[in-house]
Amino acid sequence: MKVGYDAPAIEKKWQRLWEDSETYQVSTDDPRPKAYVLCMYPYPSGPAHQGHVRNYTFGDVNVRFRTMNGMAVLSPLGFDSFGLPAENAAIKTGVHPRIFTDERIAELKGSLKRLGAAYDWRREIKSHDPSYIRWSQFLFIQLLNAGLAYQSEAPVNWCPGCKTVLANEQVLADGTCERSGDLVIRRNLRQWFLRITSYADELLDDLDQLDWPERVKTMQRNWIGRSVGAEIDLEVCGSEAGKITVFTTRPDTIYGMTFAVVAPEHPAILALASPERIDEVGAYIAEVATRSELDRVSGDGGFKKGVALGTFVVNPANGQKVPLYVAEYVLGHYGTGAVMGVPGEDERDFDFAGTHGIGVIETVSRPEGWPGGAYPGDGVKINSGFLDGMTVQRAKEAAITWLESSGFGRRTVKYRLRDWLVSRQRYWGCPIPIIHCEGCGAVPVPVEELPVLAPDDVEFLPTGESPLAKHIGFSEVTCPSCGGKARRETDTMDTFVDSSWYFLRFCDPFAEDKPFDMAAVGKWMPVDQYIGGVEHAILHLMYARFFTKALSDMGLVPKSLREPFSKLFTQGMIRLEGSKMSKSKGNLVTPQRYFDTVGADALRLFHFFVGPPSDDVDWTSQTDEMIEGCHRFLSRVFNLGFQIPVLDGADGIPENEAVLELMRLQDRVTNGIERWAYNTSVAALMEYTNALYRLVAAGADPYLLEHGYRTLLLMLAPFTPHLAAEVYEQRYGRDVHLERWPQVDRELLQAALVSLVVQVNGKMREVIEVDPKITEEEAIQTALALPKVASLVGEGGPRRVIAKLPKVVNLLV
RNA sequence: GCCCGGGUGGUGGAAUGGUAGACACGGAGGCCUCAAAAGCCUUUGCUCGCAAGGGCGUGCGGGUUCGAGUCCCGCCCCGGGUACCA
Repeated sequence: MKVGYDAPAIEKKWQRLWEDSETYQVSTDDPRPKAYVLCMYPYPSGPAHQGHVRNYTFGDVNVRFRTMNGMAVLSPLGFDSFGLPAENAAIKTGVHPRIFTDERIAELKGSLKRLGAAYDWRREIKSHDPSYIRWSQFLFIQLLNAGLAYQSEAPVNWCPGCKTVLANEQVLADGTCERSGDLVIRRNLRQWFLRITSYADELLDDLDQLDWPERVKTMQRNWIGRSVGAEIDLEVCGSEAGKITVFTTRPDTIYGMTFAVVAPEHPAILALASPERIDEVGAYIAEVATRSELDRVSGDGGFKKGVALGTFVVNPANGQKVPLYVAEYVLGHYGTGAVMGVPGEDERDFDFAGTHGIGVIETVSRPEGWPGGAYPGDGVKINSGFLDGMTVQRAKEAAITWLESSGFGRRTVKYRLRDWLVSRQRYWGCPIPIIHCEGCGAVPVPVEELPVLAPDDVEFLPTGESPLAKHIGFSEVTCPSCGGKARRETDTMDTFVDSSWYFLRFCDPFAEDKPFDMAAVGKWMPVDQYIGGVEHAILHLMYARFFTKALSDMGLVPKSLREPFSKLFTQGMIRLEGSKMSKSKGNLVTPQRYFDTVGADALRLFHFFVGPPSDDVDWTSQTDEMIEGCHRFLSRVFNLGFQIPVLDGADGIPENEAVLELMRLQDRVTNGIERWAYNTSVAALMEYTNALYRLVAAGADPYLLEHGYRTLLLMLAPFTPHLAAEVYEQRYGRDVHLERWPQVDRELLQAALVSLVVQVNGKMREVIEVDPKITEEEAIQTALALPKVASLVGEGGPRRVIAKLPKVVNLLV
């Protein structure tokens, strides 16, 4: 009796067997060549969604394919289990974040197992696990000791009504508190920073050696934003402040300075204002402070707000006095918080000058037809004293040389990248292991006392304030250094800290006396293939790179390990009818319904087949039909087995065109995997199956059919692991996932006849099968022997022949 | 605004400068069936033609080339990132 393809039953059977399987468990002393394949560990939000399916099936095909190619593949997974949603749920429902999170993890893990993804679950990591918290805190202290962590004042969103800090998401678009409706203001709070900027140059330069999408590298380069220029000291007249320093990437334009501007946050701002203007300036600054940064930056377009300080600065190049302003278009946190105003060559300065009636001096000759306004491009210097006649590039150098020799300024490099603010006024995060003592300052908690764990007996109230700050038992402590009364740090770390080293812990998650074993990290790192969403292109990937470099310098990982992820692949997003699919929009199409009907293999196959893995997928009304199609294909594969008897040995296979056709398709499957074009691999697998059906119908050699079907099952193993395992076991009593990936016979392929296109005047007219070593003379003769070609070429023969053998001959008449 | 991607049948998409539309979805017709579902077969870019066969076709306009979806120049549209970073 013929049994149909019952995917859910087959899949559940194999998933039970895989629970105890050691196939994807590896150890540090594994003799096979290593491969570390890692998918970004997920935030546990409940059962898997299609985005997870896409991410983790792509990872899985990598793991299974490499394993079949004889490698020891490290394939771990864990959960990024700290974060705001669990805390918000606690406020709403009263359920403790740990209970909430553990439930979500169980759900997500369940659906990943249901998907059939292969992991070494012994290595599972959870960010909120005390054994992980301990080492996150340990690493924070190491960074502190290395001078890479420090405290500083930084602005936060402060709600005067709730008397607490708000996350950005809690501030509404109009700048009010989502809870109390009060106007949120920016207020400075003492917070912890990690000194990522000291690695700015290396983070920038090392991008060149990474095999990452160019797009991601570009985003990181822009984020770091390295700018080479000069600082120029300007003498201020009419105030006691003395001088200000401006930063510019265009020191060549110094003769075009017709004003100067300082940011409202400039520390010396009030000292810079003239006594008559000080009230107005103070009012302006106060007004700016009430507005959010977003509001300040958006909206105004060309109109640039600001007020004159009533004082002047001296242009060091020509001794002329120009007015000084405060304006919000100059940012306090970038450069020196002050700029020289050069309306001739800078668009923003041009707008400001126009608004405030300031003159313009052009210092670069304009190209013909330039419509007016600021000109930021190249050209010859004019109106610029000793710089006249130089190109912009040369003048920049000359200006810097002059600034340095005259003492008015110096060559400087500035970065857009800012230090990483890691303090979060939250409960559900990794506590920062610090004790504040009046006498001793910030003292790290002794390593043997780690981990510092947040107490469970806290109240989750909708105030927005961290429950830890109010917990006396937690916050009131004695100083580990002097034994005096002290206060525990109640802020927790940004969850990006947890994800900045989890890939290292995966190498050796069993270590109890250290975050990871040096030798294990040396064995497995760097990650050979990292897979995740492009939404992490900047923050996570930059922070993880920073951690790796810092830990390398601190000697915690091998000195030679400077980059964590050699290759990166970013898979496309899932959209629903054009918009982003997300839980908050309530428009998720869950995988579970497919698991229950067509099965995980069919859903996996759909994700491979729908298009290039890097492209977005639009989930439409037709998607279900395509998934049905994938299921139909798998049924065809399953049923084909009943028509092909199992035979021993493959000696009887004749060398004919059918063998070659199958081998070419086989080659395309492998090729698709290697170049991240799984959609073409699946297309080749479908053609392969169609070819076998045709061969069965044509009564082909049984040994050829047997060999072809066996090869098909082997090739399906990474894509649809359950189906392949089931049929392979039934036929051969062996585990398909322990078999070797099928190899093609290159010599046979290369010796086979190929298609030669015959063109006349560049138009395709005939296709003929020829020996790949055909000579030009033979090709022309064969082509001309074709009646159609002969009649098109006519009596005189071709005027000229272009031959790219063995692909094409083009006869020109 | 700037920086990346990308525009190919009704749809998803394929195509190292060399047969455009592989493979699939959907559609049409047929076989099987009392009927349906499932399955199988044929067909399916547009167009002229009874046919054989021809012409046109990869967002638009130019160019390079024997030959361009692919390379170059200039536009248009869509998606993403970033946003007063001096």
